[in-house]
Amino acid sequence: MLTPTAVSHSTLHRSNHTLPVPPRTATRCSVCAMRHLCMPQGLTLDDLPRLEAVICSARSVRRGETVYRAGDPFDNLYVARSGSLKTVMAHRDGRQQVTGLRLAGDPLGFDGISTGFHTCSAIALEDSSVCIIPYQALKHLCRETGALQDRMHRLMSEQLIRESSQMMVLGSLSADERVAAFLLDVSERNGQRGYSHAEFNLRMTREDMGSYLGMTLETVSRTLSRFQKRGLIDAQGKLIKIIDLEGLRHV
Amino acid sequence: MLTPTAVSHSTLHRSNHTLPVPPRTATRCSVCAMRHLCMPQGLTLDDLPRLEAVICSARSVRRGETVYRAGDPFDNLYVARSGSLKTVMAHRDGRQQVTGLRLAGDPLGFDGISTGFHTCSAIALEDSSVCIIPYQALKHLCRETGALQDRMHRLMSEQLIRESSQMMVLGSLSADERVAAFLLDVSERNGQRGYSHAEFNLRMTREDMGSYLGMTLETVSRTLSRFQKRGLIDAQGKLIKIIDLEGLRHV
DNA sequence: CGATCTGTTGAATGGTATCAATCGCGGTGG
DNA sequence: CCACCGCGATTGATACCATTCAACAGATCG
Repeated sequence: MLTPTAVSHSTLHRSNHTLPVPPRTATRCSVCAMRHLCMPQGLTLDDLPRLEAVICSARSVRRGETVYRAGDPFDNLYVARSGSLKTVMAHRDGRQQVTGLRLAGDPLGFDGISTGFHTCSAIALEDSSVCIIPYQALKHLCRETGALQDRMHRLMSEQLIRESSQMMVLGSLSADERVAAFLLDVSERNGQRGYSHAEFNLRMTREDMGSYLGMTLETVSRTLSRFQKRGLIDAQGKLIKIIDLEGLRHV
Repeated sequence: MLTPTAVSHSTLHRSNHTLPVPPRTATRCSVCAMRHLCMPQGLTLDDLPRLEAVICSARSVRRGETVYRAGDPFDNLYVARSGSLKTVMAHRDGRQQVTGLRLAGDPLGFDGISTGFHTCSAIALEDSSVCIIPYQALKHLCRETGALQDRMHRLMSEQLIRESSQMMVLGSLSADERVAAFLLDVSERNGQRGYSHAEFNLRMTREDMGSYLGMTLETVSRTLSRFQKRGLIDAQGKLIKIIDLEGLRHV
């Protein structure tokens, strides 16, 4: 396991998904960062110091490194603070599949609560940083602060809905529809974070996308090319511009 | 919305998935039922009366009826008490997909917490009954009783893992593998409930299975037929016997 | 007992995977 | 500085698995 390290903001702020947080050199998350990124929406100001005491540190992960691995004992939840990560689940025969894409602000690690061990791995798609939230401490705070309990439940419920939706993508949509749905999802989430709906740097490889969407990397590539020829998008490798949002919605 | 009605145990006990609960005529869940079915594992005996006050009633749903519908305001969680249900999610274009199968003891309704409205529907696959757990009351009780909070978190986390696993089934497995994985999953869950691993009455139609597994009902039927010819199972319509468990695991 | 729903099976089509070749880019080291 | 290497991405040709369309059989229910 890696130990928490200081966050280098000079590199963080070059990242595509870093939220507009004032540069700081401290390891501890700033309150203003937490307000956006972590769990406290709906809390009163009185609650913030207590929460700050729980979210004790940030940790930076380099591209390709894991925040946690399937099988690791579960101690902490995390919140992506900058950058982006994928969650990956492995079948016993070795095949593995990308089960999620996490952007800045997204929570990570709920899968460990059930058994006390993580069942999937979280891997950084680019140099990223995550807030570390010790679960036991958070649990205790939830019992004192109803708003935090609410937020915790809502975050897990949101994740459940997200996964149900992805099940529908995988089970019911054609390859074209899957890719379109994925691009629209990323576009929307980018917009929610204050970035452009229309242009983003998608750090996943074609293989990651294929794995997430239940198809081969070749089919992903072909589909993107076809979308480009149809004037729906402009894809230069990982840099994706959405040209015809409505068009994408209708295929 | 239907109102809670008395549970008819005479019909319940004919159901395949009814747990061995002593017959009772009261609408209120008995403690012994809750101990198995609902949320209280890990609670002290002192906590039970308080929980009993929250889980105020049961409701019976006939085959094909819904416990809740996508779009309904969210007020209650539910626990399947007898019978079995499917959860269904709809795409905006009308296509819909089965996202889950719930057997006796499984929780229902977490999807509503996030927005205050349900995003999927829960439909009884046979005449069934569910415990009704008012969410607000449960939330308050969670703040008083740490063990209940724990259980709540674990149940949601379990559900997350279940959905991730299903994403992997849908994204990575062939039709044969999907059907085999599904049969093994149902077999295991049946076993956990004290029923036979080897023989069960699967109340889903071939179409439901196909929807859940991301394939057509014809392919499900063909696959089951092929499994039968290979001596892996014996399927007479909805009654399924698993003959070669290991064989199923290896395709 | 007819009507409708569910399940099975067959034949033909088509979408996606597979296999393979090539290209482009970034990093590395001569 | 540039050649080389490796990885990621693109594109093509072919094969195959699952869908689609269709007919029919069996169950269930009013």
